Amino acid sequence: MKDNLIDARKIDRASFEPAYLQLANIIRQQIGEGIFRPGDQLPSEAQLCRRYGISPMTVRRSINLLADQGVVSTAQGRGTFVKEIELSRAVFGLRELEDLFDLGSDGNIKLIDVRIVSADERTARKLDLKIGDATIYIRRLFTRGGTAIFYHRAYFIYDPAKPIVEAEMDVTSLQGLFGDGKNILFKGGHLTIESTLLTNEEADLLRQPMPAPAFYLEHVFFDYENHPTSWGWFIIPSNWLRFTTTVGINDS
Amino acid sequence: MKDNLIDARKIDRASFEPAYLQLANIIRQQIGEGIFRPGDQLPSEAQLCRRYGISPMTVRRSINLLADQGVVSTAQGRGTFVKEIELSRAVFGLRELEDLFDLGSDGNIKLIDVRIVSADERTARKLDLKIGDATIYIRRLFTRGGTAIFYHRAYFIYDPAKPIVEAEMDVTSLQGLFGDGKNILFKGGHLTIESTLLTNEEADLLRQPMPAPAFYLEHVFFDYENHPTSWGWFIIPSNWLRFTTTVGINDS
DNA sequence: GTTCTATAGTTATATAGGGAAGTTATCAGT
DNA sequence: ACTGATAACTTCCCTATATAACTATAGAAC
Repeated sequence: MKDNLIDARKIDRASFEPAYLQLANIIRQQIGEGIFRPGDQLPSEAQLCRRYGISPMTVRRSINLLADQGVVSTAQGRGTFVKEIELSRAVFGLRELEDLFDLGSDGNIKLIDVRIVSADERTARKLDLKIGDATIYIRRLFTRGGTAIFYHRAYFIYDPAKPIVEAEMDVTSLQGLFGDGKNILFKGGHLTIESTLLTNEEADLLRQPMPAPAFYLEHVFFDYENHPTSWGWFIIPSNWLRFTTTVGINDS
Repeated sequence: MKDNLIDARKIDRASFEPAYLQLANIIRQQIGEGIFRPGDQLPSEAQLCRRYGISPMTVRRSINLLADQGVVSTAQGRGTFVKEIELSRAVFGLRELEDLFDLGSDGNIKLIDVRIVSADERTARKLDLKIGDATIYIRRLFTRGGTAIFYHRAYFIYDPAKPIVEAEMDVTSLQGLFGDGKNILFKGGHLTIESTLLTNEEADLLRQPMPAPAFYLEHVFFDYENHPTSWGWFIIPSNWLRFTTTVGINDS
């Protein structure tokens, strides 16, 4: 178990890429090539220090990075080990949804309806209100190149003191949908994704045949006092959206 | 901008929780309470050192942690800033899918069919084969408490040399579905989620009325030479599964 | 044979600080 | 009024080292 040059990879001190990243990538690459397999123990930190000529803190940072990313796991007193591929670690982002907004500038948000309505049971529950309290209800349709892509409905707590609706109304990016950068109204929220069938109204607006499957994406946002401030949902027909991701090591 | 005690939070050196984690949590909490708002600049690292009486490296580790988690962003020479809430940073895991497996021990996988079939055009394309090449085709149904939960179909490259099927066949955890820990056959894969309608066959097996929406979860796995080894998909009726996640700061 | 102890090896946490690189504001010079 | 140099401040990357906590092993003691 000497520090032989099993492979020639070295840290390039002249590179713009910091040493800790280089080492992390080297290890990730070696795992991807099968040099280290799931369950294998990696060289100890001290060995890596000698092997690559970098200091312990830098090695630690590399290991921590890989551990955070779920590539390896560390056990104090035992060593560092390559993790099994865990399907449950796979995560899906909303990049594909955002792409629906960003592609081209022919996107357009058409406001179908805005009005003040009193909360029904479900809305009251979601927004932590009493049934009958005033809420702002908006419906809008996002189109691109003339075709309807998805449909958004949302309720906001109606507070005459704060005219929040303005900023929420005319936005064209997914980013700006829930805060325009300056006037942040909430500190966080919950998202839920389900698979659903289009209703007649939705199919009509979205020009889809019936029956048609779609994604249902619900959102609830909270202010700094942890009170819900808005609740709504997107309906996106399945032919416009799919989510993709990877697990394990890809593209060595 | 003196180091006044705006709030009383301090590092507890006696705690089992390491200092860098305590500081990261303090800052996250302050963001959650609105003391620091999106766009605000955090105190400089030197100030944090003095304010909390810890060394620069420890402060850096806290900041790095928060930056990795997307809570703050750092700009060399300018400072550290609280990030806007980015909807696009939300990620959905497969925890809910895994829960379908794990809940209780009354789960059961019923093998409907295993046989060798020659690849059609689509299978050949997915597995990087020629049309007509031999593949192993399996169909199975996962049930819990007597009710069918989801349906899984998959193709594996048929290689008489490697009797891989054994391990793939009788598994009860999502973990073990694609590798039983010892015999890892691949280094990574692609996953895709779509919303779809049940076919007649699927609705029949899953005891669902027609039409019914469902999640379509496709998987392709690759070996260490980057060749696909298996391709398949799950069909999960929408009433059994929803994905949830959070954005921003939750539960201060 | 079993239990205890000592030791070596491992990761985890923390300290103290140096040099590089980027940003901003100030101020002198034109 | 504009330009350019300077200085102060910031984050970034890295080194070197110390201590603590945990694990596995070997050997002594019973």
